[in-house]
This record gives sequence, structure tokens and C-alpha cells, in this order.
Amino acid sequence: MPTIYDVARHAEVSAATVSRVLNGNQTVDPAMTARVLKAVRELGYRPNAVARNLRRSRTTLWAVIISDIGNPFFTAMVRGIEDVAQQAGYSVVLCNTDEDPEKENTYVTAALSQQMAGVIISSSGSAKAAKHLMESSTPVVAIDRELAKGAVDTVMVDNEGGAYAATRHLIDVGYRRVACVTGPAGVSTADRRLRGYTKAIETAPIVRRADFREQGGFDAMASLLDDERPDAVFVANNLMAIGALRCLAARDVGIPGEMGVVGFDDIPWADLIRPSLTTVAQPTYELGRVAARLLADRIESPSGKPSTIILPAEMHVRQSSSR
Amino acid sequence: MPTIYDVARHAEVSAATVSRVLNGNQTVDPAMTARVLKAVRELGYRPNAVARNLRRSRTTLWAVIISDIGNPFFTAMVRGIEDVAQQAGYSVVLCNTDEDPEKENTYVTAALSQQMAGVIISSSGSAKAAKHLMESSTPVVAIDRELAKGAVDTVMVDNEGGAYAATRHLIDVGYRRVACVTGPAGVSTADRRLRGYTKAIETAPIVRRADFREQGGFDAMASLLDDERPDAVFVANNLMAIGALRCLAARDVGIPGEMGVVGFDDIPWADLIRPSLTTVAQPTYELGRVAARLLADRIESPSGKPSTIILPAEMHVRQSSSR
DNA sequence: GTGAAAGCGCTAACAT
DNA sequence: ATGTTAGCGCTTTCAC
Repeated sequence: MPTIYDVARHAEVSAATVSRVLNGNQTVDPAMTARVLKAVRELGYRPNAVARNLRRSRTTLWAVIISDIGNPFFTAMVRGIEDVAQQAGYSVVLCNTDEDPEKENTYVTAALSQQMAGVIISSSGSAKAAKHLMESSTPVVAIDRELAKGAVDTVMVDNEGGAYAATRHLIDVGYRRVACVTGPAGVSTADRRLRGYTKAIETAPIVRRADFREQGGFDAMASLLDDERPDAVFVANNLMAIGALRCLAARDVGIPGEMGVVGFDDIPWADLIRPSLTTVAQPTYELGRVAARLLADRIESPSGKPSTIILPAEMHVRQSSSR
Repeated sequence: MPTIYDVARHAEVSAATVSRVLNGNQTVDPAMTARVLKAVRELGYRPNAVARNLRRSRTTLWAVIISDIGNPFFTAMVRGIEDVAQQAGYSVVLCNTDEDPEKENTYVTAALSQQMAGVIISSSGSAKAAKHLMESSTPVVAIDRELAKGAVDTVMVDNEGGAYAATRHLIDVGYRRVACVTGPAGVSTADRRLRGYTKAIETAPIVRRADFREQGGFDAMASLLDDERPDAVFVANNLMAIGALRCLAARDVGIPGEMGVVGFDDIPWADLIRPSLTTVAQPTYELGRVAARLLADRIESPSGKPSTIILPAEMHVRQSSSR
């Protein structure tokens, strides 16, 4: 790999001049500029970003750390982040933790050691990772899930309100025993959605905790059918809702007749599934955009009180909950 | 941020010793080791990976460049890559090009300047990007889509065979006018699947080219209905198949009665959709694993002839094609 | 076993 | 407008 000195020698100028031409931040004689660019082309020179980053002690990379790349919710979010990032001159690298706190910690450490310009994280709950992030001076935005309450910029949807609306909806259309399948304790979305359900329910709550994944939803639904047989269920994320549907199909439980179902997070093709799934939809793409803007702002002005932005969720009533 | 010299001073040793302790590649006196680790803890020292990478002129990061993060096919593939990468001591950063050759080129350039240890790419067709990759000495593996025929390690499925089987299947169950919706010319999967279709078809081919995305599939299906009205269609990827289904639903065309449908690439929840979708399924996760192994091997021994691995595809016959 | 010193490739003062 | 020079933080000879 040729270095900037090879280019300088080849163009018969100093390395500083090559640097100036390539970074375009100072005026350079047109003739020299041409010589330099010619040398760059001829040698196939590509600047070493590692050296540049070391020298400048900053990068133009954002780390986006999400917990499940298989969940369409996160991928839509990432699109929103990417679009804003690109506009602001940053590139996005994605890190998938697979809901594994240890992997999360690994990626956070990597992002910090790599001197990333900023981090957007939807935490799967690693306390270590959170601590490292808080101690570092690297700008951080929590997205979807809270990191350390109020300590960093945060964007999320109105989880409690959405869950409340979903549960009320089931009760209003006539279901009597409404259960809830939520996510792991300690993950803020799981806890808030559970709270929304609890507030809405008038009878004794029927609750299962699972892992926000499809198999978890399947198992939780099976357990509900075996033990407490509700007549409707509010499932606190999209993948678990799929799992629940699959379980109900396997056991020949009629939807919405024998069991009403509402999910949280839309799923792509929710309308193609039969019966189509009623969901609490989130402005996923927008969530990403807002987080990215917060991060860009925070990088510009690192001091200042962190803000928390709550976006509204919206019920999409479809067949699975209409009695 | 404390540097290695701060730690050295605090522990009253030299920076070299701190480095040795932290990298554990040489024997250091236990007492000193303890002093160093204590200092590290007390200062909250985190090594600067940028400086380390510059000095070593290598990293432990892989760039995985895919063309559509919203496509479950790619995300499953990434899982396979990640699992192998982690085992081999590498971290994976994902770059999403959104089928945009320009973005692809940007990410390739970034990966090379960042001195990434290796690149796994499913190209959206940027010739520039391909050229940069070939000219660099960075190890590259092409996954799913060919990059530069035979010039780099490549893993893909038997696209032609899968497409042939899908088309034959439609003919065998009794459809007479079988059309094909494939992807952009120049993208290897699109071209190979089209060839498989052409080989299987006995009548005049009826073909549409779209962009491998949902809206593209919708539009292509609409165009087919308007102009040539086939009685069955082979759609060359999952998202376009979804689009086609949605178009058929919108126009009240009965599946499989009035129109048989087979897709390429499985979709999650293909079985929940009504009618369920017949697909040519790929060993997606395995595709990722194999690519990752090839990359790890190539990094160990950069010379040697590149290999091409073809994995089999498998028909999953469901309702959408049973007459 | 440990320390001194050089240098990875680049940019940004500073000097001219 | 251009060149000289120092140094970003780390690892790795090379001496001892």
C-alpha cells in the first residue's frame, strides 16, 4: 500500500501539500493540485483512515448497537438512522448483540476503543456496557430502550400508552380474560408495556415473561393455554406475536373467535397473514431519524442537559381482535 | 482519556511493560503485572484501538456489506457470518447499501481505508467498488452474488438449478403460461435465476425485470396481468414475491386457482400467510457460515487459488402452487 | 524480565 | 503557497 510520502515523492511535492490537496481545506496552486491528483491516480493511493483518525483523534463513524438484527423493527429503525447520518457526513456500522449482554459489552468496548464519533444503542441490558458508555466522553443516544434513566439523550415510543390502548381495545370489543405476554424484566420496553396492560386491566392480571423472540412467544402462549386459558392476549412485541399465532394455529384455537390477539410493533406483511394481526404500530423509521439527529447535535455540543423524546404509538385494528 | 503512559507512570513501570501485560504475549513478573492491572483499573484505562491498529497495521474487524438490511434473507446470512467470526476472534460490522452502487462504493472505500481485516460482500453491482476490492490486498469473499467471476472466494446457492426446479414444478402441476419476474440485469442472482427459468420453460418466455424489492414485484405483477396475463409466475426473490402477492390480492386474483406463485428465498412466516407461499428455500445461515470460514482461511493464507462453493437450494411446496 | 527508542501514516502548527 | 517538523498512542525490536 502506497503512503502519502510515496505520493509526495512521485508528485515532487511535500506530504503536507498532498494532505492539503486531499482534504481541500487550504488553497493549493492549481498546477500542484493537478500533479498530486495525477500521482494519486497513478499509484492507486488510498489514505489510511486509521492513521488519520489517530492524528485527528476523531472518526466519522457511528456505531449502532441493536439487539436483534432479525427483527424488522430494528432494521427499519436503522434505515432512519442511516439516512440522517449520511446527510450529516457520518457512516453507520451496525453491531448485533442478539439480546446477549456480553456481546453488547464487547461491542460497546470496541466502539469506544475505536474512537467512534458516537453510539446509538438499544440496550439488551448489560450493566457493564451502560457503565462504560456513561464513563466515556463518547456521545451516546439510547433508542427504543432506556439506558440509564435520563442520563443520556433518549428516544422511544409511548410504550405504556400503546399497551394501555391495546388492552383497552380488547376489553372494549368484549374479551373478558385478557392476558399479557411481555419481555424480560429490566428491559424498559418490556416493563413499560406491562405497566400499560396492568393499568388497563380490570380483573386479575394474567402475565407471562418471555424473551422477545418467536420461540418465547410460542412457549408463553402454550403455557397460557394450559394453565389459565385467557380469551385474549396482548403480546408485547412483534416476534413473540408471531410465535403466539403459530402456537394458536398448532392447537387449532380460532382467532379471533376463541382468542383475540394484539401485538406491539408492526410486522411487515401483517396484512397478508390470515387472520391479519391487530398491532400497536410504532413510527419506527422516525424513531431512527430522531435518534440520529440527537446524536449529531450532541456531537456538536457535548455539554447541555440530555433530552428524552417520546413518540406516539398508533393502533392498527385488523382481524385478529374483532369479535 | 488516559494513555498507556499514564498507566505506566501510575504503576511505576515502562509503557512497554504495560503493553506486554495487556497483550499477554510475553512473561512479566507477577508483582509487576499486579501493579499494572491495578493502575489500569484505577485510571479506567481503555487501550486506543486506533493507535494499536496503526502500529500493527491490521485490525480484527470484518466489514459485511449487504444490499438490503430489510430483507430477512440477508439478516439470516449475517447471523451465520457472526457466529463463525466471533469464534475466530473477529467482530463484524454491517454496512447496508440499500441496493445503491454509490453507497456500496463508499462503504468499500471506508472498509479498505479502515484497514479492515476482511470484507464479505453481496454486491449491488458497483463496478468501482469491485475494482477497488480487487486491487486491494484486503481479503474478500463474495456471498450470494458474484463479484468478479472466479477472481475471489465465492459462496452462493445453485440459483439456476433452483429456478429450473421452481419453473418445472409449476409446469408439472398443470400451469400453461408461466411467467418470470427477476431482478436487475448484471446482478448475478437475477441473471442465473432467469436462465434457470428459461431452460425449464417450453413456450415463449414471459419476463419482467424489477429491482428485488417489494414495490418492484408489485408493479411487475401488475404489468403482467395487464399485458400478457400468465396463469403462473416464478418470482426471483422473496420481497418481490410479497409484492406480487399483494398485487394479486388487490386485484382479487385467486391463488393458486387463477394464478400459481413460487418465490425464491424463503420468507419468515411464509407458512402464516394465506395462501401459504411455495418457495425455493436457501440454506441462508449456512451460506453465512461458509463465507465466514472462507474469509478466515483467506486471511491466514492470502495466496492460493480462490474457490467457489455452490450450496443446494430446496423446494418448499405450499399452497400457492398446488392446483 | 524490563526499559529505551523508533516508527506505523497522517495532519496541523509553525516557519519560510 | 509550500515545506519542515512534531506527535497522535501504541507495539516491538533491540539492548541490557
